[in-house]
Amino acid sequence: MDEQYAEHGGVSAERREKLAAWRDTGAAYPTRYQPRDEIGGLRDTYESLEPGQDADVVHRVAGRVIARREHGKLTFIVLKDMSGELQLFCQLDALGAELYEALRHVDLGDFVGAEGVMMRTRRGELSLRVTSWRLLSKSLRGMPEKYHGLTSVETRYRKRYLDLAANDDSREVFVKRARIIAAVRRFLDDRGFVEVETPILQPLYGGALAKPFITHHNELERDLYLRIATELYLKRCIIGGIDRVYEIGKDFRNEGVSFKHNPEFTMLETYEAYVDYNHVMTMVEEMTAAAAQAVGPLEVTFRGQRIDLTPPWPRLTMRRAIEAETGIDIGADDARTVADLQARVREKGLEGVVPFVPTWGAQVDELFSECVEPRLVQPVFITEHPLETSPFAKKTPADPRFVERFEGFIAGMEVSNAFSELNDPDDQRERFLQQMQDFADGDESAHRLDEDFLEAMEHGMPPTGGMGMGIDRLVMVLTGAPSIRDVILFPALRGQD
RNA sequence: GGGCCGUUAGCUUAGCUGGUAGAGCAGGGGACUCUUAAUCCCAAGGUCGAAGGUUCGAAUCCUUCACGGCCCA
Repeated sequence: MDEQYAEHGGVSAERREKLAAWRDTGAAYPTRYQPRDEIGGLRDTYESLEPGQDADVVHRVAGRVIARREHGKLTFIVLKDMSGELQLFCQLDALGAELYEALRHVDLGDFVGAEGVMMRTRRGELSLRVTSWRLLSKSLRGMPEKYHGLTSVETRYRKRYLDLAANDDSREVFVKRARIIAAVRRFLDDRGFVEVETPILQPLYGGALAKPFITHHNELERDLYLRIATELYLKRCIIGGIDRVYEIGKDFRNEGVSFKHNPEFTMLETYEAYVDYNHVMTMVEEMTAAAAQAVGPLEVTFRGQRIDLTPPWPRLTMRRAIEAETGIDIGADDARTVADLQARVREKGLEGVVPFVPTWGAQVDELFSECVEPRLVQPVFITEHPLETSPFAKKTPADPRFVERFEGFIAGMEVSNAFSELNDPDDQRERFLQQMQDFADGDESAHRLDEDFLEAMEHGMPPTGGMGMGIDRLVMVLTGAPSIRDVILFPALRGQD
């Protein structure tokens, strides 16, 4: 039976034979190894054990074999579980001929359970003096080399299990990711937010400006969209009286892939009734700091840059930010139309840097993206965006061309995005109609009109501060991971056929 | 979508202006009762990402494609 698999590349014929012999014992692939101690806990407990000294309590440990050093009648095996590594001190005298001889068939990558007392070798290595052991699972393929580990970027993404097994740094990122998300939940729960779950399969996508994935429900005989945001459903919760609500989950955007974009990514959205975007800004600073402190200091290093996340962060209008970097005042009388604005771009010699687009709001966005965004290394809130690119935000009272919105930038990346939410249903309808026009004009990312959502808003929605945060990007910053693929366990890659 | 770079044994890699692939680790055999990138001896392991082309001869030069990375859009 084993022969038919032996041809597979990478599967060792010798290991196949060892597995066959193990099966013949009738005890292959046991279901459990209990009780057992975590290696990390044992290391703590026996920290003060002196070289040459033995303890007297019998312990059992289990893990993957990551090193083996054979010395005739003495064999050292290094076992690794999630909490750490421990050397097994295996002597012929202590194990007996049969158990000791069987050790010779243990390969790197196998899972082994061992029993004995803790000791420290004369050279000072904390070890388990093994009196009994058994094989728990067999590795038929060789594991990555112990010294260099697995460095091939592609293999690390495609076979993440090997990356996790071979590279402690990689595993640490995902442990930190879990702690960061837990800290965010704790932060919001402590403030009385209610976590909810809203549809991922939606009859009409919305809440952001992005292209969707389309799928199909056979029984309902209709196409459905994978959500691009949770916004419109969470606002329905606000309308229904859940005054503080949030969701953490996957969004899906059918767009390009880059070091900061993956087609599916984890988004946090929060909505709080009776507050405006200024209140939300303060919350974002505090929440980011709380998440950072869950995994390390407030000062982090990202792509070689030192970043200080200590609140408060500077707040700068988009108008002033663009003016400071380019000298162009987008609020001035000579920049009121897209043609005027493009003329100003030419005057500054930036026409090679900033692509020209058809509308004023989109042109402002391009100007900002090209000339300002990459320079926002330290945390900063950019406020008051153009109306056209913000169909769910309230206009600023002073100038209806702009809205009460902010984006939080860290390390040149947009990490958060928030508004004083539009709650005037007539204004919202007008925004939708403008978006429909943009879609008709060829903007595939334009928002669709959502009559069901408008109906909800027509029942009355309180003033609300809403916020979205890219959790993957936050994790990148807090762990120093240079690519979003380093913080997503199984990132999207092209097929290999 | 464009530019540049990369793809050689399970892993990490060497291979110059073209002469037919070399190592370390892992795996196999042997020695060794305190090693920890253990050491020592022996043997084995390759469709050089894929397909074409140039050539007496291609891992190497050319073309196309696939996949990945970086930069740009």
